[in-house]
Amino acid sequence: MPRSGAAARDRLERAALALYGQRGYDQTTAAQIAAQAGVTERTFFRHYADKREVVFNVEATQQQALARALADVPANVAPLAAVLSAFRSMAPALEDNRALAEERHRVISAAPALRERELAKEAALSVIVADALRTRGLPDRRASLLAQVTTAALGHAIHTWVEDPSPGIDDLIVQAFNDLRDFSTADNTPGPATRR
Amino acid sequence: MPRSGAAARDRLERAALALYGQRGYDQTTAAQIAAQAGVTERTFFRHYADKREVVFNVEATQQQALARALADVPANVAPLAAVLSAFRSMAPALEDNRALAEERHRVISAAPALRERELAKEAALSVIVADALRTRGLPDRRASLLAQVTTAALGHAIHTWVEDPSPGIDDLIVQAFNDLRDFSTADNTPGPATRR
DNA sequence: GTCTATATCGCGATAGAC
DNA sequence: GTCTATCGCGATATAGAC
Repeated sequence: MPRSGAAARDRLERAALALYGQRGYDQTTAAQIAAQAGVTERTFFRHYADKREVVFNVEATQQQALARALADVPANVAPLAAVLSAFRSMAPALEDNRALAEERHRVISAAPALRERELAKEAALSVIVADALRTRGLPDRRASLLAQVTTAALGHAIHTWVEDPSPGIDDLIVQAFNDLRDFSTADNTPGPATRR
Repeated sequence: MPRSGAAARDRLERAALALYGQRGYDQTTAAQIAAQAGVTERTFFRHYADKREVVFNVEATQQQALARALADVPANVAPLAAVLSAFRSMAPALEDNRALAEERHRVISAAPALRERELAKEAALSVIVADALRTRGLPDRRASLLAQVTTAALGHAIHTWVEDPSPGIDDLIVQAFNDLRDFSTADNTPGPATRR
């Protein structure tokens, strides 16, 4: 039995996705996942803080890649364009793992507990983006806001992508950012200033 | 001892906030909260699906109010302005409960499990907004995107508000929406079109 | 309300990998 | 021979079933 932790993790993550997909998240016990991966339940919890994390370890890699991409965008590029550029650089990697992404999406959507964790991961990504924007000289408040908004747009694009294969993820990201601009320019009339 | 469910819920929610604040979320058991509120552990779980919900019941009320406010905005008001208007209508209620909001923020920020649930609630709010926008005739995709983005902006404003008392929440909401527009208009140059 | 499954984690011992 | 991954056992508390 390979004593390599990486191999065990790999087996655990595959087993978890398969079982969550078949019987559902709630009906799957950590012991079952561990058994299918050839380890004990205790080992499962040494690798993952909880039953949810086993589905999200892949994202850690992508988030690191994104942080690097963001740092690599030339400093003279405007903030929003920089974020867009970095996001688009993830497109090929996403496109390559389409099948897996779809399956993960199915599984996650079906389990509220997993959906919550996904939102937490998106929030973590937002923090990464905010840090990068601050490094680029954007003041704190605006960095954080822009990060949250663009991250939401990215999340929206990915969501749309896994549900409808036709448009490429790259196009969807660009489209989301364009929509963002259209909303503001065409539409941001002061509105009925109800009070102060 | 009042057998009214409402009174019990009230005591449970106060006790939970107090205990989570003192010993921390992880170190507080449902039994302790129940004891402090004068009910049994079983009763706790009859009122709340899990240990987290006890902190978030207040939000349900606010979300319903927001849904109503959104429906009440005249149909001729543009989408973004409509959302802004509805968000601003919540300002007085928020301002009235400032102390409680601050305490909740402290407690939630300190516990990852609670932070996750908070994000889920924000996502639920986003769905409410998206529905309202669809009702106003906005196509599906754009409704969902606009809802996510504005909800993120609102979340950002509230976050800023509970951390720094000086500006009123109404001003912060307006400022967030203004920043949103500034980002797009001043900054959305096509960028380095890496591909396609 | 009572009973129970099981998620989660601490501890000490064991066993491959380098 | 150290590391580090695992294992086996046990304890607590959440959450669902009866």
